[in-house]
Amino acid sequence: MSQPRRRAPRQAEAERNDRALLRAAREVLAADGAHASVAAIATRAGVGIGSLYRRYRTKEELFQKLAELSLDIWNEAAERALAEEDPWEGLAGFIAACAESGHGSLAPVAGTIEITEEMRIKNERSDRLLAALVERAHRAGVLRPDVTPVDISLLIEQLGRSPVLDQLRARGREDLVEAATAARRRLIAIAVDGLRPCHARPLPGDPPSDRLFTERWRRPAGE
Amino acid sequence: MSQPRRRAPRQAEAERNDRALLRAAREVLAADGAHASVAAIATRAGVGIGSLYRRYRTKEELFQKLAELSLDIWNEAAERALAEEDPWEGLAGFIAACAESGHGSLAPVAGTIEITEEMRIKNERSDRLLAALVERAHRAGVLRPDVTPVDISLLIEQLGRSPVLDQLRARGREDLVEAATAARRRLIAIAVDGLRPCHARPLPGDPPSDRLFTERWRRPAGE
DNA sequence: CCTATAACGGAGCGATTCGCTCCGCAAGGA
DNA sequence: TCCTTGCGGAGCGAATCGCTCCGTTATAGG
Repeated sequence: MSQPRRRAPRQAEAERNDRALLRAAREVLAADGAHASVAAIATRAGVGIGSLYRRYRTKEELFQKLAELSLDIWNEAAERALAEEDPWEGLAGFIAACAESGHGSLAPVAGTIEITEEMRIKNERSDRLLAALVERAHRAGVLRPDVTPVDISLLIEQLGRSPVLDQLRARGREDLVEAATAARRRLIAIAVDGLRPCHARPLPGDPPSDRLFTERWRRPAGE
Repeated sequence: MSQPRRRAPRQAEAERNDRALLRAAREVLAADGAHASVAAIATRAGVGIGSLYRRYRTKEELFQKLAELSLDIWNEAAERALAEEDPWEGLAGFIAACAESGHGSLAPVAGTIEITEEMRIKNERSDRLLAALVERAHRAGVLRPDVTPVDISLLIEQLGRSPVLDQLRARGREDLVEAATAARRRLIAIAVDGLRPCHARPLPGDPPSDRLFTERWRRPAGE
């Protein structure tokens, strides 16, 4: 133990596998929802089940890591958006980036995994960044005035999951994945254009409460 | 056999149960996706498994019935939309009605059930009606010109599934279902406004191919 | 009232799938 | 060469699947 240890012989392969696992987990989660199985994830990554469990002690731990990575990606996108000079281009680009990132597929695990301290912190930061983006756009008058940050969050989640794309991938039709991605990009463009302040009628109903998010991620009673 | 038979003793209860089953099947399908189980459907309907299997010989038969009902609902909505005088109000109302109907949850069963003759016929009619709606709106100049009927179909499917709503229902938080429905209604309004012809940039990429639908509903090789 | 019967609920079948453990083997640095 | 590290996947008990089967219950007709 106190001796100078040897170097790891297959470290490069391990790192490659880790990346493949995280990517596969995201895809399988998108395709199979909450019922995604570890076997399916390992197979999709081209990796043995043993390798998965050497890195993540449980399925839950893998999903927690995945959630933290998603929050990182969203936060980086939000900061890039704030660095953009044009308030509208920043916000629109942020929405499109988040929706297309494929990291929106985490929704089905909401409430099934424990929220780690890291997730909590990154999520708070995410809330602050989005609020800043929306407020800046409002102040510049480039966003319809009755849209709230919660509306934007819900819109990103709604656009982030693509039933078509998920199912084509689940059935192995990789030949159509590109067409489906391009098609969704058009839908995102349509929805984002609907956020501009040039529309006759105000949005229906009251602004949505953020309890729609917080309550979903709470673990159910018992454990 | 040739005698005048007795009347059915519990026929009223049977009809109530049938409606409850179809409604429950839709909800469970929305919440659990392709892995929805017959036991979950029966439980949600407040009905025994035996009663389900008396009416539908297999799980597939239940889903086929559900698909036919959805197509009926969509077609009726499309005809009401064509009867509307204002081409824009007609199309916008049609999209909102389809998206909110809750019958969009059938996507996950695409490709897992045999397409009945009735489904095929009703689907053809559905295609014709939508094409007419879109063309009328285009001719009136109230719809952005680069939007195709396939775009509209994909948009309806995208808006029809609500990750938030599905999951809240799956976790039994009926108290938040109404808030989630109202929130989605705002998103639908946003997306529909994005279809108006007042936007600077054209939609990205080529118009989507309808193979994105047809290929998904084809059974995989074998069986 | 009673009787006949259609419709009921759900225990339980075999088959499948789940998350996860464990171990024999391969790869590469010293 | 040997030793360390990571590898793949067979297989465990438990859970869940679609579906069958049967004893029970509620109601129309006499």
